[in-house]
This record gives sequence, structure tokens and C-alpha cells, in this order.
Amino acid sequence: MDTKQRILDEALTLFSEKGYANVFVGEIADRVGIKAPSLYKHFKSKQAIFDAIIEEMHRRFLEQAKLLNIQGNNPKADAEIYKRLSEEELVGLGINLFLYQLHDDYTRRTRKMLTIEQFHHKDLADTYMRQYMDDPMFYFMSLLNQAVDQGVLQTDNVEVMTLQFYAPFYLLMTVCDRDPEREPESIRILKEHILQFNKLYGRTV
Amino acid sequence: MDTKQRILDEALTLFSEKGYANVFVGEIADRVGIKAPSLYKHFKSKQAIFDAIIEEMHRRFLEQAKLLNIQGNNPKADAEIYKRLSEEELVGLGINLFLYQLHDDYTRRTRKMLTIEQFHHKDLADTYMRQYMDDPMFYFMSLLNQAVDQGVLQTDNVEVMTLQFYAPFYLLMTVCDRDPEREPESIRILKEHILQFNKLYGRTV
DNA sequence: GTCTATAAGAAGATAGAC
DNA sequence: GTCTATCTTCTTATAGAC
Repeated sequence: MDTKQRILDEALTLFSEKGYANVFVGEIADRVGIKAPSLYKHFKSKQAIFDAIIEEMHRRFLEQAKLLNIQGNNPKADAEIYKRLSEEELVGLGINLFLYQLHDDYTRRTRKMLTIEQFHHKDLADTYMRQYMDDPMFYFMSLLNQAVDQGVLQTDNVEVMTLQFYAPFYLLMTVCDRDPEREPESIRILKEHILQFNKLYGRTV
Repeated sequence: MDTKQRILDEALTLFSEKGYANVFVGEIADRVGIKAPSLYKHFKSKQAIFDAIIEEMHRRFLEQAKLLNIQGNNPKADAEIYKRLSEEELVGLGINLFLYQLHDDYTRRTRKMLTIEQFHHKDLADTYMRQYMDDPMFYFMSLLNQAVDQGVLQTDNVEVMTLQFYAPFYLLMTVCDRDPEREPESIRILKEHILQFNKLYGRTV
């Protein structure tokens, strides 16, 4: 990785742990293994480093949202998958999605940084909301809608059904972000949630 | 309100909006209507102001938790209430609880401050978790446990039931903290959630 | 591109008059 | 208790040699 990218990487780590204002350029430089003034050959200011991180984050999030929308625009395929999977395989998929959010380094650090900085800049709050509320809700709603259409699940209110499916994921992710030691317990209860959800909404397979 | 208390009040507002590091003592003083140096007659440092806020918050949270535990230790009474309330009254109670969390000035500001500062100090993350995860989960679990014992609701997994009841409250509170304009929509869906929850778990009254 | 030395400025905190 | 003036320290950023 070249120096410029390593600066962004170390800065993201520090910003996600302490917040922008509590990180000094000297700290970033230290971690990269250079002196602070050298850093200004790559970025014109501390703010420019932050801006570059945000820009890349937006790029990656947009890419990811497009992928989800492709699947979302063709949700029959996903719903078919949902229908054909055994309960255990379904639980496995949910847990994997959950663990990806928690363990993927880039995802975890940007989520923490957004959490810290969100009240400072409205656009970051918007990004947080889209990434962790609206996009997942939209994706799961398309999926569950199809499952209902095909008679795999039963409800007259898919919106609430989707909230009841996703909200536990979100709450437990919040728990694990703050205290990783509670991950095993969270995974156990998330598994039980998925099974219970299927039972409540009448999945019989 | 005396000056010392007004300093704490304005500081809490600013810390909850911008985070500790982004607030200057001059700003706090301005809002109180004094000059920065005068502030040092009341507190020995900026950190001391922050510490005093945290201390008062702990005191208040502890008080509140004790009240909930008193009800929790005598959950039969609450479960009786749950049983006797009409569905509409139940929805009303849930919405009121939700709106209190959102609209009570002190609660809203401390929650925002904890959100911003939580990764900086582990003990604040712990406080956040107790206040918004463990305490509510414990309280609702006692309540729902009794409702199950009395046959008002049916399940063999009260823990998951409690998570499925509370997680939507938490998610929608997160939404409204970041974008208050989404409050009406959130209240509507929360109502539908409570009704749906009752139906799923077999409440017949 | 990296370094040392240093400028420029911001913010927390103190001194001492009133 | 509040003020003005000031000190101190910390941090960002630049200058200029290598």
C-alpha cells in the first residue's frame, strides 16, 4: 500500500476510536512511520484527510447499495432462495450478514466514525441513516414482500414485519460494537430470533 | 438557577451537539452570559465541568433504575396493568414512553452526549449500554414474563420475545434522534408494531 | 518525499483589579 | 464573582535542507 493510502487507513482507525478533534496529525504520521510535516506532501490539511475518507466511504457505500438494488430489483431470485433454504441455512445467512458487519474492518471503522461524528455534520447523520436504517429496511422489505406473495410467510403489514425482523439485528450490532465480549451471546439470541420470527409469521418449511 | 448549574446546563447542551473536544470554554461562558475566566471561579477546569455532568447523570440514571427495579421487583402489579389495559391504552403507554425518551430535554441531551463520547471512554459505553439496552430489556422482560405466566401472551422464549418487543423502540429512537422530522412516521409504525406484537403472541383481549 | 526547525494561531487557564 | 490582560501549552502548518 502506498503512503497516501496508509495515511487514510491509519487516520480512519484513529478517527473511529477517538473522533476527528481528538486525533493529532502527529499521531497519524507516527503510525504511518513518518513525521508530521511529511504528511503535508500527500494532503494539504488534516481536514483534507478527513474529506478523502468520507469521499471514499460514500463511493464504497454507493457501490454496495447498487449491488443490493440489483438484487432488490430482481427480488424474486432472493425470495426463491428464501423459500428453498432450510431453516438452518437461513439462520446461517443471517448470522453471516451480522458477522460481516461486525468483523469487516472497513465497515466497522466507518460505522464507529459515523457514530461519533454524526451530530457534528448533518450529512454524516444522513449517511448513517441510509446505510444502517433505510437501505437494510428497503432490502429486507423487498425480500419479505416476495416471501409473503409466495405464501411462505403471512402478514398484512410487511413494513412492521420488516422492522420486527431487522431491529434486533441493529440493536445487537450496537451492543457488539460497544462490547465485543457480548458477541457470542448476541449470536445465540439472534439465531433464536430468526427461528422465532419464522414461527410467528407462519413459515412451515 | 444559579450560575454553577447554568454552566452545567449550557455545557451539556453544547457537548451533546458537538462533543467535548469541539466545545470551547468561551462558548459555554458566552451562553451563560459571562466571560471565560469567570467560569473558573465555579469549576477548576473544562474537564471538571464534564466530570460534574457525568456524575449528575449517573446519579439520575441510578435513581431512575431504582424506580424501575421497585416496579420490577413487584412486577405482578405491572403485569396486572398489562392484562387489564385495552389494546389502545397499551399502545398509548408505549408511545408515551417513547415520546418521553425523545422529548425530555435532559434525557435527550445525555443520550446524544453518550453517543458521541462513548468510544472515547469505556465507562461511558457501559453507561450507555445499561441505560438503553440492559435496563429496558430487564424491565420489559419481567413484565412480559408475568404476562406469559398469566396466559395473556404465549411463548417459550421470553428473552427473544422481549428483544422483538424492545428492538423496534430502540431503532426508531435512533432514527428520531438523528432526524426529528421522521417522528410522526416513527410513531405510526411503532403503534402498528405494538398491535402486531400482541397479535403474534396471541393476546386476545 | 522525508527530515529538522520554526512560525502562527488557538484554546485552556491564571493574575490581579474591581 | 466578574472583568481585562496575559501566560502557557498544544497543534496545525510552512520553510527550506537533504
